[in-house]
Amino acid sequence: MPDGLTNQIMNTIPLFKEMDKQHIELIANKSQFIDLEKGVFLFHKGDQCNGFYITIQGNIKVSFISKDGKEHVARIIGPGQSFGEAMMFTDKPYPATVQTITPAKVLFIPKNLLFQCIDEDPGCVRGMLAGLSRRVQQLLSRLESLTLDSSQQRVIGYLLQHLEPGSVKNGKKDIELQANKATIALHLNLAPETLSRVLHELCENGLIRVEGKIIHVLDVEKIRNFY
Amino acid sequence: MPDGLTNQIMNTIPLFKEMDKQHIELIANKSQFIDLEKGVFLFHKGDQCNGFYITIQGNIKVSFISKDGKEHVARIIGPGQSFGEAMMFTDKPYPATVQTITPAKVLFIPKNLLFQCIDEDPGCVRGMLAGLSRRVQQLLSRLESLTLDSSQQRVIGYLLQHLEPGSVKNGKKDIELQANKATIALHLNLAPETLSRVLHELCENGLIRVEGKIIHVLDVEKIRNFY
DNA sequence: CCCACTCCTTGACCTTAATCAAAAAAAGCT
DNA sequence: AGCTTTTTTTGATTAAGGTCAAGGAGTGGG
Repeated sequence: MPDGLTNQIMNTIPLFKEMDKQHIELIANKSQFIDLEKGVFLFHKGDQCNGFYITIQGNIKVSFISKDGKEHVARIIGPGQSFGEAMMFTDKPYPATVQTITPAKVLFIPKNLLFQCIDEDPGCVRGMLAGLSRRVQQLLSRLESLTLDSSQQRVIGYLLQHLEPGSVKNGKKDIELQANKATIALHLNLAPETLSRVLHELCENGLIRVEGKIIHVLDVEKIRNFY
Repeated sequence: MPDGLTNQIMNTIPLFKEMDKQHIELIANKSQFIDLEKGVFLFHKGDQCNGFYITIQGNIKVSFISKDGKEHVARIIGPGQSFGEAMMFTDKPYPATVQTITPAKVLFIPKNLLFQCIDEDPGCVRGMLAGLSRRVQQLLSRLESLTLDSSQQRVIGYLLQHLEPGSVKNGKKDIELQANKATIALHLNLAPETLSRVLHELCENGLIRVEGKIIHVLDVEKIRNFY
C-alpha cells in the first residue's frame, strides 16, 4: 500500500499521467516497495530482468565496469525516475550494474503486471512509448556531449542541466550534487582529479563557488557562453 | 505501391513482424517511397519530425556537429533499419543531422498513419516498444564502448559486430565497410588518421588484411582476445 | 577530543590520440 | 589513358586529460 510520498511521486511520473485510475491502483497495490541501504547492488550486468523499477527516494547509479576495473557511470537515477524498462521488451539481460549511492526506496513493477496494463489501457501504451523515446533522446544527447565537448564543457553542461528545476531568480542558483564528486566525475567520463581541476578553474573565473556538495552558479549567462 | 525488394525488406523488419496484414498493407500503400542521391540531407538538427523512416537501400549517417565544426557520427543506418521513431512520441525536434552517404531509397511513414496502427493493432504496439527498447540497448552499448575502450578496442569491437551476419566458416571472414574510412572513424570517435594507424597495426599483427573497403578478418578468435 | 576513514585537492609526470602537413593511392571524369 | 578530385596513409609534433603519489579536509565514532 502506497504512502503519501509514493502517491505524490506516482502522480509526477509521466508514465502514470495518461494511465487510467484503475490500472494505477492495480500497480500501486500489486507492485513491491523495496527499501535499500546505501551501497546495495540491485543487479549486476548480465542479470535477467523481470520487471522495472521506479525510484521513490534516494539516488542510484547505473554503471559499466571494464575488465581492468575502469568504471563509467551511465546514469544517476533520482526520485521519480525509472529504470529497466527497455530490458522487459527484448528479454536481454541487464547491460549494466545498478547500485544505490544513498539509502533508497524503489517501486518494483513486475513484467506481467505492466504487460497487463499495456494490453488493457491505451494511455499506458502511450506513456511507455513516450518514456522510452525520452530515454533514447537523453542517451543521444549524452553521446553528443561525451564525443564533442571538452572536459570543461561537459562539467558546464552538467551544471546547466541541473539548475533547471531550481528558481530562475537573479541569475544566481545553487545545485546540490546527486553523488560524491568521484561519481559525478565518472558520469562525465572524467578522472576525479580532472573534475576537481575544472571546478577550481571555474571558481577562479568567478563563474561558480563550490561549498562541499553545493555548487553556487554565480553567473548563469556567463557560464552559458563558456559552453 | 511497393516493389519486390521493398516487400522483402518489410518482411525482415521487426516492427512489421507482429503487425497484422491489414495494417502492413495500409502502411505500404499510404506511405511514401523516396529516392535520394548521395549526400542529400534528410533533415538537420532542430527540424521538426512528423513521421519516421525505414531505409530500403543505401546507407545514411546520423551525426552531431559542434559549433567549431567537429562531427560525430552517431549511427550509420543501412537497409532494414529505421530512424526517427523516438521523435514522434515526444514532439521534440530532431536531435541530429541525417544525410545519405550513398544513393538511397527510404520509406517515410507519417506519424498519423503509425498512430492509427498503434491504436488498432496490438502487434504494432509490441513491435514499436521492442524497437525502441533495442535502440536504448544499442545506445547503452555504444556508450560503454566509447567510454571504456581504447581506440584499438573500439575498432575491433566494430569489426566483431559487423562480421556476425556473414558466414562463420573456418574463422576467416570478410567485412565490407558501410562508408568510407573517414566516416567510420568519426563513428568510432577517432580521427581518420588514428583509424588508419590502428588498421595498419592490426595488419602487422596478422589479425586482418585490408583491401579498400573490404576487411578480411584472418583470425576471429585471436582478434576476440585482443578485445 | 582524537583517531580513523573517506573524500577531495594538488603537483609532477606520462600516455593517448588529435592535429598539422604532406605525400601517396584510389576513384571519377571526359 | 591522362587529368582532377577525393580518400587514405605516413611522419612529426602537440595538447588534453589520465595516472601516480602525497597531502588536506571533512566526517563520524568511541
